[in-house]
Amino acid sequence: MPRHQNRAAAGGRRRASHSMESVLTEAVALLDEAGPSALTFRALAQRLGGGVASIYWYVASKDELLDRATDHVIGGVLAEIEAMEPGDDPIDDLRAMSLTLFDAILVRPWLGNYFMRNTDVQGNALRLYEKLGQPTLRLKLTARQRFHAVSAITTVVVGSAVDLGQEPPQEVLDGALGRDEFLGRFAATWRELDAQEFPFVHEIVDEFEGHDDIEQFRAALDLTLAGLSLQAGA
Amino acid sequence: MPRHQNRAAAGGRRRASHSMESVLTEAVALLDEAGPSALTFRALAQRLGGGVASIYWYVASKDELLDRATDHVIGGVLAEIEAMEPGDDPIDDLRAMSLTLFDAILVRPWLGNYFMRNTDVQGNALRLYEKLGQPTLRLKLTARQRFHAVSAITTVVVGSAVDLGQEPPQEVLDGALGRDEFLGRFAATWRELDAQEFPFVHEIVDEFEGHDDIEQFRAALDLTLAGLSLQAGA
DNA sequence: AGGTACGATAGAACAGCGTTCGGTAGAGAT
DNA sequence: ATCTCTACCGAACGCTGTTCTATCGTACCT
Repeated sequence: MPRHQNRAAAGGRRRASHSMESVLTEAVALLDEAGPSALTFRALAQRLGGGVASIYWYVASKDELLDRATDHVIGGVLAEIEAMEPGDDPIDDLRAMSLTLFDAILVRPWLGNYFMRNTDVQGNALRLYEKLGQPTLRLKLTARQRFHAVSAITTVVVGSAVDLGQEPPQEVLDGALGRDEFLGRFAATWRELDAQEFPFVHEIVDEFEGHDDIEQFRAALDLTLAGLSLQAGA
Repeated sequence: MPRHQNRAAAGGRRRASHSMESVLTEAVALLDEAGPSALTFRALAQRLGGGVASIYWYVASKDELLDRATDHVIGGVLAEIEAMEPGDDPIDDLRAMSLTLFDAILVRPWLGNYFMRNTDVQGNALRLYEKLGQPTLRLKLTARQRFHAVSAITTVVVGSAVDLGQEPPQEVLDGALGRDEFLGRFAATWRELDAQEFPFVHEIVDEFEGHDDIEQFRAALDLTLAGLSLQAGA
């Protein structure tokens, strides 16, 4: 009977069998090296030095593989976040945690598309959700406001991650076209638009051309946190 | 020579050939009826009463089909938004536009995953971006702040949309399992968690169980807008 | 030691996918 | 009548996730 059919009985969350570890590790390696399209059962099997069907002993489907691989690396992020000492200001704690999470996604853009898809399988994601929620318990908010606050924050993280996650059009992945030139080409197109009809695009095209992903995320996060801080009556 | 090879020469943005329209309309219909996995070239060809390869006359790849289909419906949203009269408060205008956009995504959850992926093909998305940006021109902000503000808003929209977009696990799509029961099963799992270790999850599990997607989005949006309002010195 | 149950593995095949190739029907111009 | 170009399509290719079936090796029981 395959491993994935007694999920409930498995219970304890750190009973990882040796090979389950290696399956997830190699899956993550493939994702890191060449993006989601590179993670196929055949490629993974070859890397593991085994047959394709063997993977189905550990995992019921590709979706579950993705979920488990995602949760595997989220485990690392969780460890980082659990190691943080709570500070005076809960808002600052929220910011620090969010930035840690975002940093991890920046290195692994594929994470964004699978993160928090299924907390049933993604146990670490659930723990991370809990950790993100704890600082809100120190804020003067209703339960509903707390729920909405953490939802808002994960929304900002996921939304930013998705922006990042779109696989660039091959030319930039090959290194033939630099990221700056890629952005520059878009900016050039935008600059040619009619100035009367597109006043805003013209206003921000310079900012867009030289924009930094972290800064952009930080700005979005800070707006949300400022709103939250206001709501908590600080 | 296929249509999609003289994109630059095409120029004028409303020269839609009759059949291009029907291709996009039927593609959208398939997406609406059974989600992204139902949109295959074979299914689409059958619906159009033609052959599979014919679709490639209008579209170079599935990615482009998705982009054009997305932009097709965004065109409708854009029309709605362009019909709105600007009010006194730019922030209120931003909120109204964002909610209109989100309403459209609520009806078509697949939209979120393809929205704003490639403004080169998605001309209406670019116009929508412009429209979203215009209210910020009336706020006391730097160009960079304006850029970040609109990015933050689209991030919230996209992030919420992605949450929505994950195809439910078939049982609820069949109607065999109601949405409430689906949420309830998750809630039940969460309630069984250790109360010491998961204080936040316990605090908000009731809110989660009965939560409304629009309300959740509105709360996230309002936090961002409150932060923006603060930044503009209102 | 022999038998047996079971954890773990894998090759081969299947159905479906996006995409490409080569060719064709028909209208309009020469 | 021939040529050209638009619009179209059947058949095949290579790839994917998934399933079927068979087979090792080891631990355990008698």
